[in-house]
Amino acid sequence: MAVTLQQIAEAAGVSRGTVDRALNNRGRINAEVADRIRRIADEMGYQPNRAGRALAMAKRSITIGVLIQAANTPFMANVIEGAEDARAEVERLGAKVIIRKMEDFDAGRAVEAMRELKKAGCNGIALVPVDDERLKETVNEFADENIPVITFNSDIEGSGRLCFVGQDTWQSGRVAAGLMADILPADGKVLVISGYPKSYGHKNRTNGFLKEFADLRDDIQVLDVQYDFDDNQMAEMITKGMLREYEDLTGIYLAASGVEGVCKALEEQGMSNQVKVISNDLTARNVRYLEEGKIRFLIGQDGYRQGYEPVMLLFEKLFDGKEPEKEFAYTEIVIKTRYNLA
Amino acid sequence: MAVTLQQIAEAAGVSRGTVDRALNNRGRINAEVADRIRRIADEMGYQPNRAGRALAMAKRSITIGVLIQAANTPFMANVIEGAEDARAEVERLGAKVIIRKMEDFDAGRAVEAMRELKKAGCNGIALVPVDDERLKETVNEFADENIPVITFNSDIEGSGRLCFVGQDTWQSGRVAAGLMADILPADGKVLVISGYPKSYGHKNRTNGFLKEFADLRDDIQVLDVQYDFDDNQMAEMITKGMLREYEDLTGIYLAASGVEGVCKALEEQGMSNQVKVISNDLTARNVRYLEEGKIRFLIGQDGYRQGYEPVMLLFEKLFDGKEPEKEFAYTEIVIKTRYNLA
DNA sequence: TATCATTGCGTGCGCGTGAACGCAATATGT
DNA sequence: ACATATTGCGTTCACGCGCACGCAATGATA
Repeated sequence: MAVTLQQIAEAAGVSRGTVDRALNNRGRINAEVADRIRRIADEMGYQPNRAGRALAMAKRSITIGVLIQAANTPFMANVIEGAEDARAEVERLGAKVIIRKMEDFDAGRAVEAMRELKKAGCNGIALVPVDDERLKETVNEFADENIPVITFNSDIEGSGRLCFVGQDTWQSGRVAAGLMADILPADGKVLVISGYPKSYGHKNRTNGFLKEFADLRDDIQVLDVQYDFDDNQMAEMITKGMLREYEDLTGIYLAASGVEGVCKALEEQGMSNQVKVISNDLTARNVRYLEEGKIRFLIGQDGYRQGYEPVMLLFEKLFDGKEPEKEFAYTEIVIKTRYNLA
Repeated sequence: MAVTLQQIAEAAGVSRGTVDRALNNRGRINAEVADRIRRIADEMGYQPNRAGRALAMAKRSITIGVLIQAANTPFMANVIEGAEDARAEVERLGAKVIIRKMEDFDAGRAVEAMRELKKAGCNGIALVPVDDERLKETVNEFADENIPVITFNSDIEGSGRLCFVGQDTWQSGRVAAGLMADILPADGKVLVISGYPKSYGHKNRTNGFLKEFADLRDDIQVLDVQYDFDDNQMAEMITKGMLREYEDLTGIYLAASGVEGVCKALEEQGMSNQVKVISNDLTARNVRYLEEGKIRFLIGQDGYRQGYEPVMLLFEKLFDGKEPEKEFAYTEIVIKTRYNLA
């Protein structure tokens, strides 16, 4: 059976309240007595009981705010699912979670939403941020007021956020390069399509891919990086253009979105077999291209955990006072083929 | 704020004890009153508070037994880690977990260990079983006595176990086949090395692989399945023999253990580049072959979750009375390359 | 010396739930 | 008719913890 405060109190010959003050450094206690109690507690292997603590804290309950921008994409649906599961879990321990979904990326409205969450009594906030100076300042402001902020999916570099939960995008580009190098026959050419030139994640993936692929296959030329601005029509146009120009194109790496456009172009030109596609956009919508064999690999972010973890980390910080172990909590880089989808 | 029994009691005009009896079907209550209370609780969205419940149940505490056979393998180390994490989590809610590790597979001693766990007061048991009639009978006996049993990693078919947590071995063979078909050049031959002919999992993987690979690549001949009985020396001998016989061997699928033996043989014959190896034995020990490029893919079981989930499922059943959602809780089929190891 | 602040510790309440107990009102058996 | 179950419900305690409060002893100040 687990050790309780009462048992420690008896062992130390003091009252439970004294043990409480000793272990939680509440002051108003003789230093020697406190030391002795801490030693005894340590020897007995004391671990505070969550149930007792949760009940005692029930009055001034913990509230966690979750702010998700661009919540209407298939990927974010996974994220939201994870966040809702985490909510169910911590609410059963008496905490409260407010999930606010925004349709698009808008720094101004994100700042506004953060302030609203604070007014609603949030003790901690998790958000998917955009790269914006005002948002960064707001995050710092919250951190100063002792309201921890966790970024997920995307990060705000150099801000006072507690930690970041998401993918190691550079490494995810390297995974794609390794796979591409494995499946391409000798010679031929590879096209890289990214999303936005200034998106930090897209840039990282692209560079990770380029660097690693060059190391692995010097027989294959990598064509210039093109940008589709996460748009399928754009991706389709780019693909068609390159197919016209390079008839020995054998691989396409898609660092962001645009799977449908690329596949449509390949299909129309009858090049689906010759050109092998690897994409980073693992969504329920794109999975069917895997099933049909039009994409070889999808490299995924574990969206579910990206929603789940930030809430749990905030809860543990606010409830147990436990800091996250790492500043960067990278989620698994998942490789999906048509066979391991479920 | 969450709804409490007291609030429901006030809304229904009865006492808290009556609400308790109504919601938990304890009898000794007027059926009409019980119905009304249940309706009100439903409307108010009542969810029992875990903290309160855990505290109240602290006296006759839940004890979960975990029995792991062949605990000294690297894979099982992951499993044990998952089980220990789950233990830490449920112990903070007042439950108790006893983890018993056995060095080898031995049905007789497993039966014995189960009885000991029962005597130690376990209300539920998770175990890695071997396929044995006596063990199966013991599992059924426990189930009859209302002590739920969950199998993990390996299953006992047709027994009264509550559910099975582990890999879909057939599908994992298909994943290997898909990858192999992707990376092998035209023509050539493939060798399949399995572990034990009568192991259910090994058989499943092998057959899944054979069936799918035949569908995908009719230009490549698959040689007979050989068995290494999970032994590296045996695997090495088999590989050397086949290399002598078939100089156009280009792929080896290793459905069970033996990675070191196979790699050693290939190295000595200077065939590491020509012959591409895919294995199902994802362990920390084998990861270095991935890093060195001697294995292309490792297809993994998520050992951590195989240890974590059974404990949590038993806890939820014993604590909340919640049955597992599915009889087969398949863990993710993980594809590892040298780039997504962390 | 009288008054008040500070230090060191014990006590008690409340959180939500399960379960034992208790007490009427009614039902059953003799 | 009376003793004894059974039913239907309220009451109370225990669980482990945080925290407010209270009391005594000591120290500081007037």
